[in-house]
Amino acid sequence: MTEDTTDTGEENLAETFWAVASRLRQQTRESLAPWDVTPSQSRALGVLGRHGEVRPGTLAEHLRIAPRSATEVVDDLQARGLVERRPDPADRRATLVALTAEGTRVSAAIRAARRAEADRFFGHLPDADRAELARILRTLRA
Amino acid sequence: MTEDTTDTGEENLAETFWAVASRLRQQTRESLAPWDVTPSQSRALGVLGRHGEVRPGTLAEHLRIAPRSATEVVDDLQARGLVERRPDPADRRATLVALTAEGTRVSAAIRAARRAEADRFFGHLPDADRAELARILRTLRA
DNA sequence: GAATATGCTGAGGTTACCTCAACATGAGGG
DNA sequence: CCCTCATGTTGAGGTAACCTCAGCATATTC
Repeated sequence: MTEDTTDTGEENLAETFWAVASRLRQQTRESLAPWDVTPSQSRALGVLGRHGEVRPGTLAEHLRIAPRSATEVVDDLQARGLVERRPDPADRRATLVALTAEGTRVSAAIRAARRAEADRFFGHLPDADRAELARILRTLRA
Repeated sequence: MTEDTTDTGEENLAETFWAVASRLRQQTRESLAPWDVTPSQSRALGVLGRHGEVRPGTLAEHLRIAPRSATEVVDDLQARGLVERRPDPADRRATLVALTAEGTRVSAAIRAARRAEADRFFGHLPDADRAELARILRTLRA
């Protein structure tokens, strides 16, 4: 009946926010394409790049997913040769997940690509706007 | 190795953005709980509330999903008695999806809840910030 | 050294999407 | 009028990224 463009209330703000989110997600996905890793794998690679070897459970905490789901992500990365599992010397129940040489390269490359992509995305904004956006988003992040 | 809090570059802006997105998604999900509809169902109800009866294909366009996926959402809503299918008098291949009486009520209630939720979420911001945020997001939505 | 807690993973489930192919109907050309 | 081609919907079957629950091995505590 009515148009898609609703009035100027808060609902619209949320809508605009999600429109931006979808554009950003799309762009992230594209920037990941050269390495043929899924978003969730790239997040895991990011954690491993920042933290070095970790147990699956720890990885799960960082990714805010269930431990069982971390096992799955590690399985996939291992199948692609980007990580390896080795026994945790401190606890024989546990496993440590570490980047392989290739995993390290890919992780770094993705980190760089992600940064470039963010530059492209937010870089169109004037500096002042970018600062404003950062400030406002930080108060909403609470 | 290093901390999770990275430097103040654009990457951080993206991270903050996603943190806000996740908080907003969480809150949306909670505000939907009383009606026991999934987010994707609520989006479809929204389209139907705004546009009246539409064909599945049209619904798919509005939701930006494949036609086949719209069929699925309609199936679910129909099973919950919120929409009904009837033949399109203008084209015997086509079907029209329309809200039932209960669907209309639920759609309106969800719309109101969504608005209230957005008020809670963005309402904490000073008016000037809210306007700034809206303006900046609109330029990023392009 | 027995009871309990912890770490990981197999089995199986869910949601929200997807593609591909089948089927019915519509529309245009000869 | 019939034939071809396009369109609208849906069955079948698949995927990614999650989940819970149960089981097993090992650690910790008493």
